[in-house]
Formats: sequence, structure tokens, C-alpha cells
Amino acid sequence: MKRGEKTRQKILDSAEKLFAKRGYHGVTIRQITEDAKVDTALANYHFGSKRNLFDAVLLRRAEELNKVRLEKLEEIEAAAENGVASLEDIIDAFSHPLLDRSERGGPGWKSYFALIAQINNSPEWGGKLMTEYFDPLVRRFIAALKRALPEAHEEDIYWSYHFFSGALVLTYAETGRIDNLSDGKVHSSDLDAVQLRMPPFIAAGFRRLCETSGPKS
Amino acid sequence: MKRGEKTRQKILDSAEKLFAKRGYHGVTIRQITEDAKVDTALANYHFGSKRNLFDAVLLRRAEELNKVRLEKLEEIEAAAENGVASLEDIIDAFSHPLLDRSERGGPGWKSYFALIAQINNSPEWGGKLMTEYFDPLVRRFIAALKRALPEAHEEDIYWSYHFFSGALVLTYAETGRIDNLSDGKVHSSDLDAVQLRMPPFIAAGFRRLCETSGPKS
DNA sequence: AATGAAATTCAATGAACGTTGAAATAAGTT
DNA sequence: AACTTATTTCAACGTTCATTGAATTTCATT
Repeated sequence: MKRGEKTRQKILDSAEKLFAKRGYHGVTIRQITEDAKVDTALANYHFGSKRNLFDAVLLRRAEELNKVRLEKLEEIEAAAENGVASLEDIIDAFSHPLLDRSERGGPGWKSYFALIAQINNSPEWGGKLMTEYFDPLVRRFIAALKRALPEAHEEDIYWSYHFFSGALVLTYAETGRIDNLSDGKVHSSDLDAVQLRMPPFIAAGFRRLCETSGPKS
Repeated sequence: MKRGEKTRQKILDSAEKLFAKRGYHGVTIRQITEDAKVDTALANYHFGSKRNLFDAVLLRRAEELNKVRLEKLEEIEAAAENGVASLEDIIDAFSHPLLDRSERGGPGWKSYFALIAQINNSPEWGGKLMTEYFDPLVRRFIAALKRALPEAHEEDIYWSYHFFSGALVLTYAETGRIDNLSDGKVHSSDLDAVQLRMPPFIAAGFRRLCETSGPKS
């Protein structure tokens, strides 16, 4: 490990945690460096600017994420006899790596997903930043979905994916709202419960929309 | 209209627009009052504090929204012969008032929904604020869903609603990401296309999850 | 041990922040 | 027209912001 690397990682960890809680504008460099127990000036020394630090936080885990999701997709396609994976498997390959890391990857991953959930729905970052980090992978998944639903109109695939994406992102936002709504009968932190339910729910939606002629039927 | 009411509304309009674009912490009182073309001090004079102004923005349209959504639900329940509305109708009653106002209600409504989408997925506001403004209505809808799916386990209803909610919220966030992904084949601003597809997609998910014994089948 | 670069500390910068009090203006009431 | 109250303007408050330059310390390499 290089000389300043421990400091760099401590700053990234604190930035990740605080950005996840209050967003980019809701956190100051001073709060981050105080949480990391390092001098205020070190954030700018290591990352150049607050905005660069934000990008570094997003990038750090995005690469691993994209890699493992792609591997999972290729795996299930290789296992399918005709090279076309099932809808349920595609949905699982897309969501499982995220939910699994949020559930069992430690607090850093949990913060990371909370941050992604937040910026995903914001006009300031949602379009540009998310596109930059995740679109190549998503395009690959959509290609798989098209093969799994060969009769589908393209628009129905895109809207179905869009619904899927929204459901998934709200899940790992873990705002706890469903806990209140259900009076404690379900817990937003119980991502294993989601893993069980997301593929059948979403796959059924895809089939209803994409296997019939047009959205009305 | 009372004396300062025009100023109040101009401040609310500008605050709504700017908060939607960059979030609570990303906007300053000075930017808001400059956009509204009023003196800086007037925001504090009329609303007391920045935070109170934020709440006032959220509250302004929430009441109308809750009212019309509840009316729609009661309407379809009254029209159903046994008082139990269909899944598709419930989903439509929940989402249509939102999507319709975002599409045809003018730029203020569009900003409002973008703002709601943003804070819905944030830990800072998502749990507490959303609960405060919308939970009573959501509980009413969940009761209707339970009646439409009498065999369902409660947990499956809550998780299905959760997926529904995530899909809906991402829709009216309108970040434009789906536009890029589809190379312009679909447009995130085409909410009529969503109105057509959301009820069948979501209803199929509900049925798959809630009409079978457990999530695995 | 000496050297030199990298990392860290310290103090300070100018700018912008939310908020406020006092003065000025506008409008409704008598 | 005089009075009263609500609204608006103006200037400033103290605080905090991201960032920086210079001084100091740390550490790997000689």
C-alpha cells in the first residue's frame, strides 16, 4: 500500500457515508475530514476538489459491481441450452449482486447503495452520472431481455426495464418507509425477502407487457 | 387574494423549481428570491426559515393530490358490484392523478413530482417526510389491495406495493435515462405511454406474488 | 545519517450562507 | 387626510464554505 493510501480510503469511507445520508450539497469537506479524523486540507490534497471526491466515491465500487453482474449474466446464458437465459434468471443476475452486497458487504456497501438510490432519482445527477457509470452494463442486460422475449415490441421492453429499475432502486434506498406502512410486518432492511420476491414479480410484469400484442390486452 | 399572497406564491414557485433541480441543500434563499424577482429578505419574512419554506412547497400540492386520489379510489370501489375494485383499477387510481398532473398540469406540477421523486429515495427525507404527507392515503390503498387479493399473505402485499411505488416514483422523476438507454426509442416524458403499461405490468406482478402460496412458486 | 519527495499540518483567504433589525413604502381603515 | 398595519427594501450580522500556500513532518531510498 502506498504512503497516503490509508488516508485516501478513510476519506472515501467518510465521504461515502455522509454523502449517502445528506447528499452532495448537504455535506461539507470539513464534516468529511472530521469524520475521517484527518486534516481538512487532505481532502483537497488527495482528490483535488469536493466534486472529484464525489466522483471517486461513486467510481470506487462501480467497477466491481459491473464486473460481477456481467459475469453472472454470461454464466446463466452459458448454462442455458440455447444460450437464452430465462427472464427470472436475468432479473436475478441484475439485482442479486446489489442486494447481496448491501445485505452482507458491510456498512460501506450499504452507504454506497443508499447514495446511488438518491442520485438515481435526482435530475442533477440521475441522467448524466448514472448513464456514465452503468449504461454499458444495462444495455447488455437489455439485449439479454430482448432475446428472452423475442416477440416483444422494443418499447415494452424498455418500459418494463424501467419499472424493474425503479423497484430495485427504491429497495436498496432502504428508507424504512415500508416498515412504518406495514406497522413492522415487513422490514426494508430484509433484502433476502426481496431477493425471493423480485424475480417472480418483475418477470410476471415483463411477460404480461411483452408477450401480448400491445399494452392494452 | 390577500396583500402579500402574490409574493408568497412567486417564492413558492421558484423554490419548487429550484429544489426540484438541486435538492434542499443545493439551493440558496438568494437563488430562490432572485428567481422569483423579489427581495432576499422576503423568503424569511413570509416563511420564517428556509426549512419552513421547503415544507410549504411540499404541502401546497399534497393536499389536492391526496384528495383526488382518495376520491378516485372510492369511485371505483363504489362502481364495483361487490365493493371490491379490480387490481388494475386500484393501480390506476393510485398512479393516474400523479402522471396526469405531471403531463398536463404545467411546469409547477412537473417540478413538484421531480422533487418528490428525489426526496422519496433519500434517507434524510424519505422516511419521515413522505410518511407524514402520504401515509394515510397509502394505507387506504393497501386496504383496497388486500380486499382485491383476499388470499394473499400480508408481506407479499407490502412488498408488491413497494415495487409498485418504486416504479411509479422513478417514472415521474423523469431523469431521461431511459431516453439514452433506448437511443430515443422511448421518452421518459411520455407519461401517457406509462399510464398504458403500468397497470398491467404491476397487476401481473401482484397476482404472481400474492395469488400463489408463497413467493417461490 | 543524509537526502528529497510525499504527505500532513496550520493559518488564512475571499465568497457565500441564512437570518435579522431598522427604515421606507404601500395599502386598507377610520 | 390621518392613522395603522402589512409588506418590502436595504444593509449588515456572524458563521461557515471550499480551497490554497507555506511551513512542517514523515518516510522510503540512498
